[in-house]
Amino acid sequence: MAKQVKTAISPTRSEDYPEWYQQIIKASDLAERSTVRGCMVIKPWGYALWENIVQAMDNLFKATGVKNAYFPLFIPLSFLEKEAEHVEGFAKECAVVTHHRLEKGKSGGLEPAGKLAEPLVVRPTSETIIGDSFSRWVSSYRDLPILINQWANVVRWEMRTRIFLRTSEFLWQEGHTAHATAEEALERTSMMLDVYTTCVEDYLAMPVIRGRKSPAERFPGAVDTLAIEAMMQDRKALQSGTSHFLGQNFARGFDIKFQTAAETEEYAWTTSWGSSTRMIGGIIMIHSDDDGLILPPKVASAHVVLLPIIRNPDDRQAVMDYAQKLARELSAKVYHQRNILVEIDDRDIGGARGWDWIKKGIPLRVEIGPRDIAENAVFVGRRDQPPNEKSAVKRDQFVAEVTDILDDIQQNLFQRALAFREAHTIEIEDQKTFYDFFTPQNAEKPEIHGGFAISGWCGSAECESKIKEDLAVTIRCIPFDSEAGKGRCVCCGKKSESQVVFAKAY
RNA sequence: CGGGGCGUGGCGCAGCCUGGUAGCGCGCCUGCUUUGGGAGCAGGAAGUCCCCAGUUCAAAUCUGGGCGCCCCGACCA
Repeated sequence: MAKQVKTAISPTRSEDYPEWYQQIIKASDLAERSTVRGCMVIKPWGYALWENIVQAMDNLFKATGVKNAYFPLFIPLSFLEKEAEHVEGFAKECAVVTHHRLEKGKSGGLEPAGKLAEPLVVRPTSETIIGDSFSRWVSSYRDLPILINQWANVVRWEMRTRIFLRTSEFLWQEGHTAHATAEEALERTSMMLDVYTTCVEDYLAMPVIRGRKSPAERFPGAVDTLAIEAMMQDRKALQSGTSHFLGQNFARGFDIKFQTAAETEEYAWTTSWGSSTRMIGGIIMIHSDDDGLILPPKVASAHVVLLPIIRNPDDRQAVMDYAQKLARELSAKVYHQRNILVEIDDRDIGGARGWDWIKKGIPLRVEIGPRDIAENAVFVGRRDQPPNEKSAVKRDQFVAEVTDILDDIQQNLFQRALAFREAHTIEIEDQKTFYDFFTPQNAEKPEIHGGFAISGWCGSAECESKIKEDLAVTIRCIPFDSEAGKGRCVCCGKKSESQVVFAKAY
C-alpha cells in the first residue's frame, strides 16, 4: 500500500504559493534553472507551449498588417544615450560587451582581450537599434506607416529572478511602428492592446483588465503606456502585455524624419509593444492547482494522452493497435488551426504514469484497456476536473466530440479565472479599509491576501508612491472604463481624478 | 546594493557542535510478482562532501580566504 498523498504538488498554493509555483514548473517539466545565473532552460514541454503562443500571436499580428524582421542583438552604447528617459530606465540592468577576443592569461585561464572601441549593450529592448534603421527607411510620408515585429531574446540584468516571470534572458516579441500622424500611432497603440487582449483571453484563457499606466509606471521614454493586467491565484497582478505610444521622442533621438504631402519636414510618431515568456508564468499561476499544471487547450503542448492499460502481455498487441488507430483518428482532427496533438504513453510504471500527465497539465487523459476495447469505449479524464472523475465514453462519440470537449475546458478555465478575479476585486473608498485589505494577518509568513482594489486616486505621484512604500501596492492601471472624477483619493482624501486598480504585482 | 540562509550521489536532506575517511528518503538500473486511484520484494550502480590555503598522524567536520546559489527588501516584462 502506497502512502496516501492528497495532492501531487507539495506545498499547496495556500501553504506556500511561491514554492508551489517552483514545484509546478519542476513537476510539469516545463523548464529548469540553468547553471547560468538568472537564466532558464526551457524544456520541450515548455517550449512547445511557447511555440503555440507564438504561432497564435504571430497570426494575429500579421492580420493587422505587421511584418516580421530581425535586428541585431548588440546595440552600440551611444544609441542608448539618445533618449534620456530611456537610458535612465534601462542603464542599471544592461549587460555590456567590452571585448571581442580571449587570450591565455598569466594564471593559465582565458582572459578577455581586444577591447572594443565602443562597448556593445546586449539588447534589453530594441527601440534604439530599430529607430536607427527606421531613420534610413523613412524619407517620405509615402514610406509610412512602417509596421515591424521581431521575435527575439533580450537580456535584463535583474537583481532577483524568478523562472518565467523575471529571468536575466527571456524570449519575447517586440513590435515597432512608425506613423505620419499622432492619431494613427495612437490608434495602432490601442489596436495592439486589443490583439494582446484577444491572445491572452481567447488563447491563454486569462481574463484581463485593460487600461493606461500611471506616469510612474510608464515605459521609459513613452508618452503613454497601455497594459493588460491579470489576477493570479495569490491575488497579485501580472502585467501580460504592454503597448506604448512613444510620441516623437524616439523619432527625435534617432532622426526619423519624413517629408509630408505639404512639403514640410516632420518627425514620425512611433509605437512599441511587447509580450514575453512571462505569459507562461501567468498560465501557470492563473490556472494550475495543487495537482500540477493545467494547460489551456488552445495552446497546450499536447491535447490528449493515451494510456494503454495492459494487464497481461497477451493483450498488449490488441490494446496498442486500438490506441494507435485512435491516435491516428484524433491527430487528423483540427482544433483551432492546429491538428490535435496526441501522445501515447505505454511506460510500465503503474499509476505514476497517469499522475505524470496530470502534473504536466495535458487537457485530456484517455485510458484504454481490454474492457474498453470490448465495449468499444474509452475512459476519459479532464484536467479541469478532479483526477478521480473519469468516465467511460463511446469511442466514436469521443472522436466526434473531442474538439467540443477541449473548447469546454478552455471556456471553463477562463470562467473560473474570471470568477476568481471578481471574487477578489472590491471597491474601496476609505484609507483604513484599503490598508487592512493589503495587510496580511501574519507579517512573518504572509498568507494569500488582498486582491484588486478599485479606488479613487487624486492623480498625484506623492499619493501613488506613499501607497507603494507603505504597502508595496501599485497602480496597475487606470481602466479604460474608469469613472472620471468619482469619489475621493483613497490616500489623501482629495477629489479623485479617476478610479484606478491598485494591487500587489509581479 | 542592504538583511538572512545554504553549498554532501540526479533531487531533497542527515552527519559538522564533540575530527577517525560518508549515510537516509526519493529517483535510476536488473529480476520476479503486480497493474483501471501515485505498486511490493530482492539485488545493484552512482559522491573531487563548492574551491583554495592552513591546523592535524588524520578534515565533510576546526581556522582563514574566495566563489556560487536561494529567500526577504529596493529595481523591473
